[in-house]
Amino acid sequence: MLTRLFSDPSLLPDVQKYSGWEEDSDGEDSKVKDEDQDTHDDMEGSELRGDSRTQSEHAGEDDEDDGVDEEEDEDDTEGDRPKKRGPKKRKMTQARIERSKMRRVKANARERTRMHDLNSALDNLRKVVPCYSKTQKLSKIETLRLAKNYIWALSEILRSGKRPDLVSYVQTLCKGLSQPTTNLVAGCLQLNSRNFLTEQQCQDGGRYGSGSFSMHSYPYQCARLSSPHCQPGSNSHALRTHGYCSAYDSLYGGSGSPEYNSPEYEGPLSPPLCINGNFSLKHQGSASPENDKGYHYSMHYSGLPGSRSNAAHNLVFGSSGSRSGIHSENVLPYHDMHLHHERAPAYDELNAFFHN
DNA sequence: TAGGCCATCTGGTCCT
DNA sequence: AGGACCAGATGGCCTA
Repeated sequence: MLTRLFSDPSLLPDVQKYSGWEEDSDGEDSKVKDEDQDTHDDMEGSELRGDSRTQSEHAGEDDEDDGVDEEEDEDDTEGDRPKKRGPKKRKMTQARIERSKMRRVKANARERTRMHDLNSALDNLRKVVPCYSKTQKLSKIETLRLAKNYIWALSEILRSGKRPDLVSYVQTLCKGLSQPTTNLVAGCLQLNSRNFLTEQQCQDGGRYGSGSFSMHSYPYQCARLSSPHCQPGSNSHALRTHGYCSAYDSLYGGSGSPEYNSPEYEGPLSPPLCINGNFSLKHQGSASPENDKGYHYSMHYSGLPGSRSNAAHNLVFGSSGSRSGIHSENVLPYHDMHLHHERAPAYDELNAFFHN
């Protein structure tokens, strides 16, 4: 691997950074590269180099702040290469190496925790976007894309107060998604793939372009629906196989609703949306703190259809939200909508709007 | 087997 | 100094 990278000059600086060679003094890098025959990974390699160096240092000194060191000599023998400016690197004594190792270990642990938290949040996000499945998770990037599209679609529904047609709804959800994910989403929404494909290809040269709400701000290339999942009737297969739920069905009472109770599905469903624009959640009533912890935000925007007290709140974009005000890349702060218990003052107005 | 996805390690940067 | 965040690198796993 390193050999391959070394042969690519464009990659070399990063490789040097990654390998920690900047820890070595001038001119040492190439020596290490050439002479280091062991097959340890980068961290171990650098540590080994540091250890061997400090062993020689320990012979005559015990203070890590001592002045002249061997590195100066090596600089002198280097010849044509200019001396390094700036503060000299402090020598790596055994104590400093140990401290550095400990810092690195702690930093790694923190980074792991951070990434686990991030993944946990992503899992929570997967549960509230359409097509949630425990058995076949959406990838991270697809989850984010779908969530963005979902927010956009919901905001458009709220803005217009009208029920979008199925094709437009799916088009919105699938914008920018990979073809497999598009297929899955479309399958979840029980869309006839041939109709979808035909309509898409007729629209704006294959790009998303029309519908009951505008897609003009989305220049994404449309994804084709050609997999078996998307063949007519394949949605049922998808539901049976993967336990997907259909957000559109729950939204608008499609025929696939009975399959909501797929045995493979155990978690809360993606939040369906009532026709009046409010969320309604088919929450599975778990009272366990674990579930509450994981899904509590889902309940915040959930509610029984028609229940004013449980409908969506903190909808900052409201009825005044215009197309120009809601951009695909900077929609409302999602966590605000989920995590805040306070009900936004705009809620009553919104609800009244949709009940008019 | 190639490519996608993911977890992890790592060093750099910014902030407190 | 230390923590948070980020991006690059790497290797493992899985699937078409």
